[in-house]
Amino acid sequence: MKTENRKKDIVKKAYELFITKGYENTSVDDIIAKAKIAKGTFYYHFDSKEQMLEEVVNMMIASGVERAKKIIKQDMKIEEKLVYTILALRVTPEEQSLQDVIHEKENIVLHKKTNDRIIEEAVPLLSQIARQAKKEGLFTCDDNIEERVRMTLILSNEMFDHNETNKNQILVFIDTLEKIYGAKPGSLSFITKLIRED
Amino acid sequence: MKTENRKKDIVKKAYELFITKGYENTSVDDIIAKAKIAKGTFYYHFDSKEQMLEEVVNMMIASGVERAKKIIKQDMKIEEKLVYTILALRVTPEEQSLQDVIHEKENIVLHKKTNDRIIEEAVPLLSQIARQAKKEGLFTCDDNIEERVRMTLILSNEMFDHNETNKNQILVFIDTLEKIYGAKPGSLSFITKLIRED
Amino acid sequence: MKTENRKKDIVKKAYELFITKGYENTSVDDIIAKAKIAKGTFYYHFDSKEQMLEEVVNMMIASGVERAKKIIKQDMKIEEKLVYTILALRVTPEEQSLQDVIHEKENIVLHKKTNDRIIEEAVPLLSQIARQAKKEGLFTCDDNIEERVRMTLILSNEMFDHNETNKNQILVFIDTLEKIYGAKPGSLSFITKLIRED
Amino acid sequence: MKTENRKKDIVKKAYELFITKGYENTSVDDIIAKAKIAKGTFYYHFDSKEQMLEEVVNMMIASGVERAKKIIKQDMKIEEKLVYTILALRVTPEEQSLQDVIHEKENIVLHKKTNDRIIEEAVPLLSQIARQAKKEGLFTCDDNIEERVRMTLILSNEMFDHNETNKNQILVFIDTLEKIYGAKPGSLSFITKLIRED
DNA sequence: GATGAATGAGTATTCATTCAT
DNA sequence: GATGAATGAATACTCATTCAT
Repeated sequence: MKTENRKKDIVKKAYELFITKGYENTSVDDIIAKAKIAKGTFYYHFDSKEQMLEEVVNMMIASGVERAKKIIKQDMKIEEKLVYTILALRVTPEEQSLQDVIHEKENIVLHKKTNDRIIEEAVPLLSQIARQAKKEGLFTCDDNIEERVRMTLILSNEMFDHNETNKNQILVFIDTLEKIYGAKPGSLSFITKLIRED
Repeated sequence: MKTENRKKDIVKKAYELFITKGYENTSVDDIIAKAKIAKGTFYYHFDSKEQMLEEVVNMMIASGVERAKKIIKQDMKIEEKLVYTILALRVTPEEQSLQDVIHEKENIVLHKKTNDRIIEEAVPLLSQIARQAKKEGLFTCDDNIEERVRMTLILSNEMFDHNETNKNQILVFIDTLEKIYGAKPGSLSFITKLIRED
Repeated sequence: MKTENRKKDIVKKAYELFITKGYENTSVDDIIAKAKIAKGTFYYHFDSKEQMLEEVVNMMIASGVERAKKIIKQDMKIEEKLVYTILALRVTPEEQSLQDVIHEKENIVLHKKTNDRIIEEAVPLLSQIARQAKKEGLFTCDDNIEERVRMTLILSNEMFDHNETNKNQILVFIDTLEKIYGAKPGSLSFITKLIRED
Repeated sequence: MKTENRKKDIVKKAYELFITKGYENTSVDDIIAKAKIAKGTFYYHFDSKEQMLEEVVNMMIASGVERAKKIIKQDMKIEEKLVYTILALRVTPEEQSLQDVIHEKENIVLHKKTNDRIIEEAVPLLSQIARQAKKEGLFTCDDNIEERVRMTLILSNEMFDHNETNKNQILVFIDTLEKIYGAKPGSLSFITKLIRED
């Protein structure tokens, strides 16, 4: 048990370095310096630097899903639930540069693996919510819920990853969202308040 | 003139390597081997490996814009023009992994620079088309044309970069496009034929 | 302890190469070949080639000072003590070309650092001796002992660094020394025996 | 003739770079950039970078000797003539770092060559003056004039190369000079005025 | 006389990984 | 479980020199 914690500590330190400096630019030496362990200790716990990346990715996904599940349990309007869940699943601002790292690895196998896993975890959660919204008559789109959810995720990721969102962009984004789900005009405009405009 | 061609040849070879192996995994040695030049020749023409990346990016953007401009001049239905232009500006399938490279560089400055330049070049071209479509009554959306175009680009990039598009996704994509621009339902469904389903 | 010796061994090898071929002309490859270690081992122990130069310089200064201190403890005529100490502090004939290396580095910071350190260490030691000689009435110069010692060091360094000393030069040198310190004519002529004429 | 001037121009540019950045740190590219000539032009006029160094050294020595000869012709007190000549032969403050360059080259052949040539040129000129001073009864030293002159040169070089001369050092220096030549105490104290104290 | 494109041997440094203790 | 000394392949970049035009 204690050993397990030791390992998690090291992963946390690696995580911090990865999001700060990027994966490629973080050396094993950096990690052991920050974790205050010896080189051998690193390789006792982890097979390679690459495996460490996987552990870090796992950690991130797990925390996102955890945040999302908490929200789903909460008592709030269904549209809000959907939006908050999307936001919960997004990589947090600090985690963002790690996103780049994941894209980066020409090792596309890993890249797809992590990316797919996020979608894999997120789409079902969100679809469940969207379906209920349909049942309640809030959403009037056809049945391709999963695809619509997927597109929603793509859009929200791309739009807010790169921090250059202005007011009109947000308006168009909301308009698009409402249309994707067939929601009543204005029913999602509360999103405006959630996003800082630059 | 001849020298200029020589240089372009080297850029082309580098380009081929970058999209095959990725930027980080292509060494200068790889490039000079493929271009059959000496180390010094590389550094005579290019200041650094990073500068070579910029040259490659320029080459890509230039060719995309060129393709797009040709299409705009052509005589075709306005909706088709819009869609074909978007497709022309997309990085071609082979260029795709280079996309990763651009994301990758923790050197976000460069990343943004190239990304912005694509948007910079594409948004005006497309907006021009979209506005005409509005004038002709084909599009009925409000006036945030640039933002709508921008969102369109994001969506199309993300959806078709990662080659996992199925039929339903395409249907939803088309549906979304039509709604973003306020086009008549079905008016963009010709897109289906343009995209290979996997 | 053992590791410390290993490191010292490498420094010694580097030292031998530096004085043989000069600093600039000794590559890290040369050093690791001579020390029979791997490239990584070099950089495990030393941050850079430049840092290695500092280690070598330290080694030289330390050994000179050590030689000097031994002499001071010995029981001999005071004039002899002064002269022997000066000779002990000089870089040894083999160390001579390293002197050039130190001069060379346009990195004047380092140059001054090492040079100052030699003076810093040597002047006090020698002044102490010279003062005692004054007290005993052997030297009759005024009180600018430190400056006189400093000048003595400069002269001896320059004269015997470049190996082109003939008999008359030595005679003049001795004459000058005696006059600098106000010593009795002939009292330092024993120096003649210490220096090989070319 | 014109070509000869062209060549001299390039040498002058090289000279400026050598004293600014040092010989090793000046690349042929630097020189041709500053001289605004092509690579081929450099190698048309000079066999190698090393040969260029020789040309630069020649230039320096020539200008020093020229300065010295002018002074000798002038009408002034004999002691002054000696001192001014020494100062004229010293590398000028800006030329100083080139001095380091000359020392540097492990290519000791060249090093000695240039150094010897300075002495070679300077010692006769100065000895001539010193002999006359003896004849006039101003100097009372024995006959090793050349050696005394040589020592004088060494001392003045070393003392004023490194710019850390204080008042006492100058006093001791003058005292030593007077004693080396057997000049009357105080007869050389005018030197004080010539040297800026730091 | 002058050009500048091409050369390739040489250099310092990085870093993931291994393994004896 | 943990250590840290040792490894060596890989990498980007420099620069004096050559030579066809």
